[in-house]
Amino acid sequence: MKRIAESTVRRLSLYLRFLEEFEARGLATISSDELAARGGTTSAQVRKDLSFFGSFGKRGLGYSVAELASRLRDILGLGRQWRVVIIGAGKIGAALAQYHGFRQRGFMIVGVYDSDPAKVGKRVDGLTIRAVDQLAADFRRDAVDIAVLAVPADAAQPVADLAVAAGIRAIMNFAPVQIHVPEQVALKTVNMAMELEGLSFLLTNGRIVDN
Amino acid sequence: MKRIAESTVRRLSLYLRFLEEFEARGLATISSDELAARGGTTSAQVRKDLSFFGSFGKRGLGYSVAELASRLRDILGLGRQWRVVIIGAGKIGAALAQYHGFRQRGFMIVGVYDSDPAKVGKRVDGLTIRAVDQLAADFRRDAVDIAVLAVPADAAQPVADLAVAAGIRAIMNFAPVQIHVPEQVALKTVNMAMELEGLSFLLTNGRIVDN
DNA sequence: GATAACTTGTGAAGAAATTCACAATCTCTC
DNA sequence: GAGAGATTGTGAATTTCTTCACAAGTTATC
Repeated sequence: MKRIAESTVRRLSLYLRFLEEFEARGLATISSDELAARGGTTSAQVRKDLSFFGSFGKRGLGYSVAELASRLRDILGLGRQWRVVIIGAGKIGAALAQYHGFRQRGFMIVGVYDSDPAKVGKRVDGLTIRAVDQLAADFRRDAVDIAVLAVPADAAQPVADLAVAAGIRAIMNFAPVQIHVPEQVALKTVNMAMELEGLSFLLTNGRIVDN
Repeated sequence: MKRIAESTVRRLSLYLRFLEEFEARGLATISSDELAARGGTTSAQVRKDLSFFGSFGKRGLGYSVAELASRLRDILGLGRQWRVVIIGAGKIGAALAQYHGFRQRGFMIVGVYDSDPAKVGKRVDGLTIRAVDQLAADFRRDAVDIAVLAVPADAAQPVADLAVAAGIRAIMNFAPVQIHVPEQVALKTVNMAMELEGLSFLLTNGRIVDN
């Protein structure tokens, strides 16, 4: 299989969201053009993105909304439940734990951890906060797939190492630092400071014009 | 001026973070090679990124840590304070309002808004929550630069429209939907569901190998 | 002040992503 | 069942991004 660009995966995710909208509105079929318009891209881009995975449309007609949505769910691996733990029960961690959009999309939060003994034992959204030390012991038992890191900057790497040692396969990092993991571990970082700096750059340099 | 790629801006932001680390460790100069190693990129990439903005190094020697950091701050527009409002005082909004990393980097939170009358008047991190209706009236007075959207999916577009009408120039969107703004308004979206789906894709399709 | 050891800045080459453009195919209508 | 109209799937062209590779400049050493 050919290497798939990250940008392609992001767009697939978007397309799926739009398809669900269209499905809710009762539409049965949709063209690459309509999908592109909704997502701010081009019809050629939509068709190329899909072409990496097969051919799902009918010439002259477009795509069946329900079928394409289902195919995209398969491609994105959303046909199953993913078991997620949140490490760090501070403001961000707690907010994430209580965000029900995750469960809705098949990401089930099965544990919340913190290193602060004062927090251990308290409950967040129906889950009891456990000590980080227990991580390794719990991981296999709970069949954890994904660890969400919501810890302070200086704790991020050590905690990531712990999770990797416990056998985690994917990490989503909200700590404002770059962390390093073995390459067989999937990693995504969301760094809000960096995003804000991106806005700052745009504001400072104006809309950048070619030439 | 040539168009600068978003990926370049993200890397500049990273370089700055590393430079601050190096500065704290008392290093005076650094080579593109060392900077690249820290950031998981190549020295050629570092030099190319910087070359869009000028030439800041000394051949044979490298870069002055302090000077390059200062230049990057200028390029990224971090030499000034940016005035930020957070719209939506739910879990995410409140967590963001209390995150002091922003202030530290020059992003000053000057207002928190919510549409829920029950929340209006309460305080978050020293700021009184105001009604969304007041947005337009407050914007100019408070010289707001950036609006952070932390509202539910269905409120995102209407609230963004409100902010745009009030004259906002940049929006950072945490709502799990795509929003549309006029092209002179800078927009960044952080969609956690989408990031998780990216991980799901990687887990499902394995590390993707070329060919 | 000549030589060796480094390291930048940048055109040119290469790779990757996007867009173009059109043959192939499907539906609908008469 | 033939013709008109629509839309896909995909090689080829184009554009964008990354890497290569090397001349030019700097410092240190003897």
